[in-house]
Amino acid sequence: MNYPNKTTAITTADKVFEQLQHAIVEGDIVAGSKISEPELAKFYQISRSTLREALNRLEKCHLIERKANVGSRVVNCTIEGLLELYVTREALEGMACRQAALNMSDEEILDIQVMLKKHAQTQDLKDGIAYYQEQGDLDFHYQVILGSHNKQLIDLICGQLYHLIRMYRCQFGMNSPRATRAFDEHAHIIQAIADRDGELAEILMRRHIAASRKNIERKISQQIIK
Amino acid sequence: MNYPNKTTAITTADKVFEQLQHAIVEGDIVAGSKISEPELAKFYQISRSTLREALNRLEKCHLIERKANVGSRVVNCTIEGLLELYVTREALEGMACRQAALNMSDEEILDIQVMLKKHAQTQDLKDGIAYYQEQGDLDFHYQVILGSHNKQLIDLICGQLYHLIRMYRCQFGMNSPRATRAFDEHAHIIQAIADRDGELAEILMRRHIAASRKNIERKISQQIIK
DNA sequence: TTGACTTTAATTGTCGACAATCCAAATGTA
DNA sequence: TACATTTGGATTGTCGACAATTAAAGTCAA
Repeated sequence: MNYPNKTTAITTADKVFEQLQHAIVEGDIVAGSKISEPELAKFYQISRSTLREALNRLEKCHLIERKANVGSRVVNCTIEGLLELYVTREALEGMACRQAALNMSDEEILDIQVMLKKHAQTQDLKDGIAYYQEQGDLDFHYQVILGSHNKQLIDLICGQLYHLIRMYRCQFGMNSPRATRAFDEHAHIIQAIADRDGELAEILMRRHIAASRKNIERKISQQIIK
Repeated sequence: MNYPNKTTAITTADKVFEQLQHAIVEGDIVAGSKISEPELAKFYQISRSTLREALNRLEKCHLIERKANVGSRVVNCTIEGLLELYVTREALEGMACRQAALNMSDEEILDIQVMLKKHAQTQDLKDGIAYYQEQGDLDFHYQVILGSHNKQLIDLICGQLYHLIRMYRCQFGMNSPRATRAFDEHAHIIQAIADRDGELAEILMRRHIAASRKNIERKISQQIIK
């Protein structure tokens, strides 16, 4: 799977940014912890200036928060934050899906349909293996968002929110128990897009995401996670 | 009017950021032009490091674009960019309005209603003066977004998109010819919020923004702007 | 004149050091 | 002991200089 908007890291600040991004998302740097600039700079063997450049990009995708003259902290993963994130996703991805129905080329639509078919076979073969489901879910959403052909939406969702989403998935151990149902929902969404029915496509995508959110809320009320 | 999320500039990089933000939005630094770091640093009498810190924040609210080893450019105001921005606004502010209907306190709702009344009187007194209409429109949307009580939405819209919106308004000379109609629409929206009807509130807000977008598209087809 | 290559000037990225600010331990007073 | 003040240590913000990269000017050959 290729992620077209993933710009290859050129400068060293870029590379450190990517490493830090991974470390934060995966939880190697614990959520909520304070970031010591001198310490991290020494660890990566770079100067503080370069590190601060990397920190600026982390702040841009909401993975850290900075206060003037105080310092940076890794964001805290809270239940409220997770729900707020899903509400925002519902709005943005819903609209992206509507735009995708209007703007995607026939080839692009076909590509997604092929991808779904491949995922279906993978799912048959290795049923229950979370990784493929996770990756498959991300891939589908990613392609739909790109299909909107709306730079603003693409940047906001893929460039900023998705790292946070992955972080929550890792930290809360949300290994998609809705896999099979989600798969059917994906199929319905791409059908609406293929029919060029933007209104329906948006509604289905919003329901799809809202279902995930409600699933999380249900779990929370049962104290399953955290 | 107070803008609660406007953090007072502490560091000098903050102050320069605000000045640059103004200069870009107002068009004093022309859209699409290249930014010379040494030149700007000398102009503001700061070092390049602090200037780069300010540039990072400008990039965060999509006012400039950077390329590694090449430099920064002020964003270009294009028709496509404007329409994409409105589509994104429709999604985000629509959802913010829905959340506002769920989460605003009765006092907050009353405050907006009072504000609208005051704007109505101002509009009666100084009918046709664009400034008050512009400001009033911004104030209303701002308060509704804050009313969502959703940090993610608030940051995305107020912290990032709204500067771009103001930039387009300045550069394209969009002095709200829909003033009176927009005013009525605002009244209907706050009514839906007061009724705690989130679904209707979202629909009305989306129509409100979509109407602006279509108004722009109409103007474009008539070659009135640009 | 055109095209490709070389060179040069300017710009960006990175570095280490200093100044300003904040946080906590220590001191003093009631 | 409790509380306010001071002081010390550490961290962040800012600066100027150097290295790496780019873009353009200039040279040469066809």
